Amino acid sequence: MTDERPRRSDATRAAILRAAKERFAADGYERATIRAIAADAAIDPSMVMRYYGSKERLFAAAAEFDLRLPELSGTPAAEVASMLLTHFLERWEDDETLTALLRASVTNQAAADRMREIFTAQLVPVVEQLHTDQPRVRAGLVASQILGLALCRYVLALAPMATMSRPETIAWIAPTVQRYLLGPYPADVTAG
Amino acid sequence: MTDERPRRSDATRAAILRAAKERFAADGYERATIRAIAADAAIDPSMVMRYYGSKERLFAAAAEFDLRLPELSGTPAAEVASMLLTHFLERWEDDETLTALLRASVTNQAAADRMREIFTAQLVPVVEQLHTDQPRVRAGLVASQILGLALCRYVLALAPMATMSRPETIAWIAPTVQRYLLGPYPADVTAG
DNA sequence: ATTGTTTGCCAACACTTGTTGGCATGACTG
DNA sequence: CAGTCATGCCAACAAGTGTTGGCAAACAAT
Repeated sequence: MTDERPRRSDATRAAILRAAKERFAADGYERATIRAIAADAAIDPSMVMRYYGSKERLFAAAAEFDLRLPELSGTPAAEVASMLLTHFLERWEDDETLTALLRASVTNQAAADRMREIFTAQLVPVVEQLHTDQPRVRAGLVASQILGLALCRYVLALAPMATMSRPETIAWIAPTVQRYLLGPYPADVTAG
Repeated sequence: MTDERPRRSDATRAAILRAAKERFAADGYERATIRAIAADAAIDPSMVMRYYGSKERLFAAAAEFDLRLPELSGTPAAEVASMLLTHFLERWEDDETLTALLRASVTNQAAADRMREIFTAQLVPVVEQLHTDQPRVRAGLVASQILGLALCRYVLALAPMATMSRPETIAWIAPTVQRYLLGPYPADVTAG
């Protein structure tokens, strides 16, 4: 059923998708126009509609993303956070889809849904492997720090965070992630 | 020079500004239309133009914001982070300007500039009062965690972070902010 | 060679956007 | 009271948006 032979237009489809990811990453959902995407792909705007149906569905296709998180069960407990953080930074820098998703998710409902889905469907299971209490809360905390870092570093270009070297960034932030993942529940909370 | 008598249109001006903050906070810069803002303020769209000149300048006026950060010199060192964090959460929830700024800063250049300016001009000085090394780096780290928290909690509505009680949120995140503010430089960095 | 299908472009649509000029009504000033 | 200015609305513009239908050329199949 799904094994369709390669079409002659596959290259065009791919060019559109690549241009879409770039534009969505650079401009966000509303400012990235179909005309601009089509121009980048050196194609007519109507082609985008024919192959992807609508701007909404084009974005859905462009925002498909796999974090490719590593198995953490094999790594020593003390290195879990820095490994995870390193992976995130790499993933963020070599695939603009995440930036596109972040930029769009702030104004676009579907993008926000996708962002939530990625973190709950991909990050939560990894945290669950660590066999801690409240894995979903811990995953949420990790998400808050990582998304905040990405926001400052890649989107806002906030001075010190955007220019900080990767080792220094990891040295500063890994302890935070480590505590969110494996640290004890704060006393105030378990008490109340 | 600047002491102009109150005009009869001051109420309208205020209504426009209030509606603008709401719309920019809810929809971001591009999706918040002048027509919608005018409708909320129950006046004609052309009034918005007359009183604020352009959409860009309307946003500039709506994004004026004072964090009203407290003096930290008087508070005990151990409570500096939770005090700062509490203040941020309160400020974020009782004034939608910050959400407007966050939503807009992801796609709008001027908004991003304003966001950077707020953090460098208002947060950095407070951190400097603590007399630590590298106050700007520390302020950037604090910003990354606080903006990430706000993003997950108020904009994306990421499940655990959006529903977590304020005390629990503070209990989890204050230690992070505390370390960013007053913790020692990570060994890996001072070594390298 | 003659179909039929795919790939692509052009032109246009319906709509929304920010923005502008003119015209009325009301409120103050002399 | 006459005149000036502020306040507000209406209508319209020019530009840009997503989206659609039709038509020409290139390809595939018979």
